[in-house]
Amino acid sequence: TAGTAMLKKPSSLPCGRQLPAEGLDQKTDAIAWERRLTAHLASKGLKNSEQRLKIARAVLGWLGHFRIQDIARKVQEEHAEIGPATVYRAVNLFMEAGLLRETLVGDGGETVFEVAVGGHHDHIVCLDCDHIFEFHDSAIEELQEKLSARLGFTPEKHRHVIYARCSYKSR
Amino acid sequence: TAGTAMLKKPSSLPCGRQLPAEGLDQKTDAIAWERRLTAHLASKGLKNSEQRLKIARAVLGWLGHFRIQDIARKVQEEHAEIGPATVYRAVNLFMEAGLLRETLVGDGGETVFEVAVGGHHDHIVCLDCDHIFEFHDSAIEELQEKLSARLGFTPEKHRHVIYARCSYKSR
DNA sequence: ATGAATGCAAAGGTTTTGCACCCCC
DNA sequence: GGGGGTGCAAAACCTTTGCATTCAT
Repeated sequence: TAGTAMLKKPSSLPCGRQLPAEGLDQKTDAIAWERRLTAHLASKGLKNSEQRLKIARAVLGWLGHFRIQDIARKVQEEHAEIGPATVYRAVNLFMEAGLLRETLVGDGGETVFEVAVGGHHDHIVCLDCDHIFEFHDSAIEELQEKLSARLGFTPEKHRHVIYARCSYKSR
Repeated sequence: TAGTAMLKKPSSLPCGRQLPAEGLDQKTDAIAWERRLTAHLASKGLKNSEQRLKIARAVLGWLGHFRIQDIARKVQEEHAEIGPATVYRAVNLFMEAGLLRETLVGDGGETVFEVAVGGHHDHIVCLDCDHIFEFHDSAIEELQEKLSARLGFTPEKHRHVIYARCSYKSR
């Protein structure tokens, strides 16, 4: 297979804040992600087309979270011959394969996606610098479990988004 | 002003579970809600039209959470002369007035609305009976505050949805 | 070869907008 | 009377679907 895509993420934010060092090697992630895709296709008797690869690269190359239409537009720009229908079909495939994660962000609450790499996490959306941070707080997770049980539910998954302001911008 | 709308909510769920008694008088809520609407319109120099009132009643009469299109359809059925455009304009107005709350629910993650009555709460979406329950857990809220502070953010609001199954359906 | 995938265009659905007419204040 | 509101229809978008063609295996 051709070259290798990168998971590009900014190392510092608009607000000047430095991102904590990520424990994951992004290039390695991208390679692993493509391998997972290949494996999924093989296991389902699906095909590894040129277009799907290009769309996969567009997804992996996207910085941060995206909506399908963002990818559709980007692919359209980079590869005029690939139509929106193909992008939608591919992204939906990636989703079903568990290679993308649906996430609840955006002040308006639109659903956006992120490349599924690493474990579960929730999000802090910064209302000042518009960046999306990830967090995982096991104490909160635990309270959710207890709460659900107390109310008679078996929790399956959750979405938790905190909208906040980074102190940097305001001075 | 004419008759009084009611905030109708089911008192028992499809799964047979009883809803906890609500502390709020629903009729009182509806009256207060309409009053808030009137006040908002007056303060902004906007007008109190027949259509807006009908749409407001449709919203207040809706059981639980809804999407704009649900209201658009309902209004269309009850008042054929009111077109979708008017409904969209009205509901968006209600939102800007803070009379509706955007909520993040639906397994697919669609954004739905609820009548803004009572204080802040989060949601448990039941994957078995499809009902949306409300919860408020101050311990979780507190942890969110601490987490945000620790990361250097000032939290402003949040959305927290737990997707779970009620034990009732599964036997 | 053979089933899957693509491209194109058309259809479907939701939401917005433009504009003439109407009505609340 | 005047500025907001409404209705209608058209437009904008996003997303899905049908079908003939092309491609991967």
